[in-house]
Amino acid sequence: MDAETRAGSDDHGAIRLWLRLLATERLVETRSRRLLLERFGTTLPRFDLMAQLGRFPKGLRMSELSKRMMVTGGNVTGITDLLEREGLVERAADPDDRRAWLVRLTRAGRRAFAAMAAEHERWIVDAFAPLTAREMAAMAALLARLKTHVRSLEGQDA
Amino acid sequence: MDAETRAGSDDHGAIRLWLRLLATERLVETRSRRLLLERFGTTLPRFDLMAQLGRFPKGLRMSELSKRMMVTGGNVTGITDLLEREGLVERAADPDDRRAWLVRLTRAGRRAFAAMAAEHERWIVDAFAPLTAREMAAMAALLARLKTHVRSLEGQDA
DNA sequence: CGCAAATATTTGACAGTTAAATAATTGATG
DNA sequence: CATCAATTATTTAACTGTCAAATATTTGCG
Repeated sequence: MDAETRAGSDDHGAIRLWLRLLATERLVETRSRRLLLERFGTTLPRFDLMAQLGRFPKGLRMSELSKRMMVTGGNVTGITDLLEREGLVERAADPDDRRAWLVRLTRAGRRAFAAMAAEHERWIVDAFAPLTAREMAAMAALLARLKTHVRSLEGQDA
Repeated sequence: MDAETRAGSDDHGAIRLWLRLLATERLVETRSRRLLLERFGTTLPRFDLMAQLGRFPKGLRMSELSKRMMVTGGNVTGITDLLEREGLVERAADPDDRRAWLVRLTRAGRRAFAAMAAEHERWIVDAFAPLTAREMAAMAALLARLKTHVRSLEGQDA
């Protein structure tokens, strides 16, 4: 097989893998979205924000939420507004920087999140059930390399 | 190690893998989005719709687009409206079913898509460059099993 | 100190995105 | 053939998300 043909099939492999990765991710995400709505009347971004706060009882700044959730600051403002309106989250002044807020779960927010997190974990475990621990580890390792590489690409031409 | 501990660490493995899959997918997607905007002044949903049509010169129904793009029908209506306004896509009556439209690329749409597709393929190949062909095949196989399984889960309680 | 640059958040405009409701058409069944 | 459930597309309302501009505060430099 010559170089051109080989390159050609490699390319196809990358595209096909990317489309499959995308489809699988979207399938799991759509399922989570639907279950969150049906079971808890909430949405994935709201759950995601609460999940971040769940790991930081002292609260997180908007900018930290933005980084962790991989979305823009304006988006975090909007989702926080909604959760605050629902009484699940509260903004507190950051004593170290008056520009910033510390967002944290309220008592009701902690209760609601605990229930959701337990079920959500079960959904994910169920979704990944066909893979063995070894296969999961292998896939995680490949994804780690991919992630690092794409991040380095972003550094170059972002 | 007892059953509970083992289950516990398995669960953690599934969650961690899912978060990594999600993060990696989002990284590549965000990069594609940015490049499409910078290089062609377009968006990922528009490109995605055009890519589907690129493979079907005779056109696709809105419902087929919806299924292939894994988004809702309302969404397809909106994106098609925009692309039609931009002259890249056209709606034609489906002779077999008066409820349906056949959406297809215009001449300008085909030209624009060809340019974008070539570059897009290069971005993806670059992103996946650190993986060998064997690793890509292994990952694709695992994803295929995952996809099949999650689809079967959807069948049960959707 | 004083001021320019950097940082944190908010706002507004626009594009996706979904779920649910509506309207038109089709096709199967009695 | 009449009816009626399923299918196809659209619309609407609420939400998610981006970007760019505006505001408030802090930081650091001269």
